[in-house]
Amino acid sequence: MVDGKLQDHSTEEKIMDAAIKVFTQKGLAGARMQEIADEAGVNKAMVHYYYRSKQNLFENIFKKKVKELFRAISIILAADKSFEDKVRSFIETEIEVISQFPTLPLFVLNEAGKNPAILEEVFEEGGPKQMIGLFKMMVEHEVNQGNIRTISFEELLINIMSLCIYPFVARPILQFVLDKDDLDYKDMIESRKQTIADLIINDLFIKRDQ
Amino acid sequence: MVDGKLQDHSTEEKIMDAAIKVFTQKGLAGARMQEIADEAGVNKAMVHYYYRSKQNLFENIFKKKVKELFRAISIILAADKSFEDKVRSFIETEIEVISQFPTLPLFVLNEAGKNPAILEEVFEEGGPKQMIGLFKMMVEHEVNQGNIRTISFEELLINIMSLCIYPFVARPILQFVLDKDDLDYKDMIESRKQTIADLIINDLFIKRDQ
DNA sequence: GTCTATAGGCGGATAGAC
DNA sequence: GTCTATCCGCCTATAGAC
Repeated sequence: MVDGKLQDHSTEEKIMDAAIKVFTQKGLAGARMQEIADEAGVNKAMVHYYYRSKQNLFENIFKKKVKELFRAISIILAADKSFEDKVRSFIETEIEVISQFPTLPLFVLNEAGKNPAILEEVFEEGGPKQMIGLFKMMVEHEVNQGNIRTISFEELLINIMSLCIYPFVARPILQFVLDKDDLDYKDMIESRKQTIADLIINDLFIKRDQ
Repeated sequence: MVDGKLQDHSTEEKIMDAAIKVFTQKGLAGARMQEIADEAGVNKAMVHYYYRSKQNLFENIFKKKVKELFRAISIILAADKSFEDKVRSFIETEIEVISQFPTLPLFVLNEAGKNPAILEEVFEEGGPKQMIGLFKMMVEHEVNQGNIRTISFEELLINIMSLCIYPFVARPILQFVLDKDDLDYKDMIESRKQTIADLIINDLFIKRDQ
């Protein structure tokens, strides 16, 4: 922070990385400042020195991570592609982003569920809400043009999100009941990029309402 | 417990009900024995008197709830119905059961994620694994008969679970970004009984593999 | 069975030397 | 900036009177 020299990881960054790991694994209530310090290889007092309080550090991380989750998606939707390609990219990117950090969705959903008020701060600065608006316009345009069957943007959005995200959220339980090791599970998720997209797309282009 | 007289709620039951409420809202780490006692309207010492320790009370509840979630489904699958009707009943029942206790899925998924070892105890006594086996046989039979397109039972199971459960898990965040009040959200979920079933069924009966 | 009181330890936060 | 030592409140659990 002080000078311009390249440091692999400043203390501040080491603490942030460690805190992300511990908070996403244990949650706000389950995390311990001592564990964050140990994970970062620094003294517990340093954690307070840089981030003041546990609550403050947590909110810091929560906001940062929610924004990351939505950023990639926004870029896809704004791209110059056909509707079908956007939907396929949407799904593929969503799965790829989450694969980088598979514990993130459960972390975010869980903490948002325990303290919904925190969402209001995070969703101020346009990001997610803007993405939703963009998606809504796209879908309604396609429906009005008769390119896809009649469907609300909400239904489509929830279907896509459900199919992409749930396998990460339910991973331990699914892996257990389906007797899959880590590699099998990764392969399964990888293959879903294709199958989810096919499921969604086929549904959209089929005539259902007479 | 002692005599046969009907009591609306014995102390033991009041504590259990209170503990379910607090644990499902706050999680294991976030729950407080004092809060459970207050919620039950009894003294904190009584909670320990009946259930010994926090950990013990928690595991008690966790196991009980996981079994409840799978019981209804097992009954559906064993019923004497066509495959399509079973799938439709499966979806409808799953949504209805969870609607009775909407915070349950996130609770179970979250705690299973934090301590996967707990699953091994719960899934001993046949229930869930048996249900999976039944479902697997059903799907493979339909595929072999050529009644539905080629699909693995795992893919189908995960798709159905995802579409049914995710809206409950992500409720706070979805309700927020979609600007829905509680009633709107309930209506939306209710309508999904039909739309999810249509999506799944249409996919199964379509020829995709040439 | 139900209560009060308290033990005992953990964990967040800070003071203060270096 | 980094460390050690310590404060203090909170929370689980139990002892013991009634």
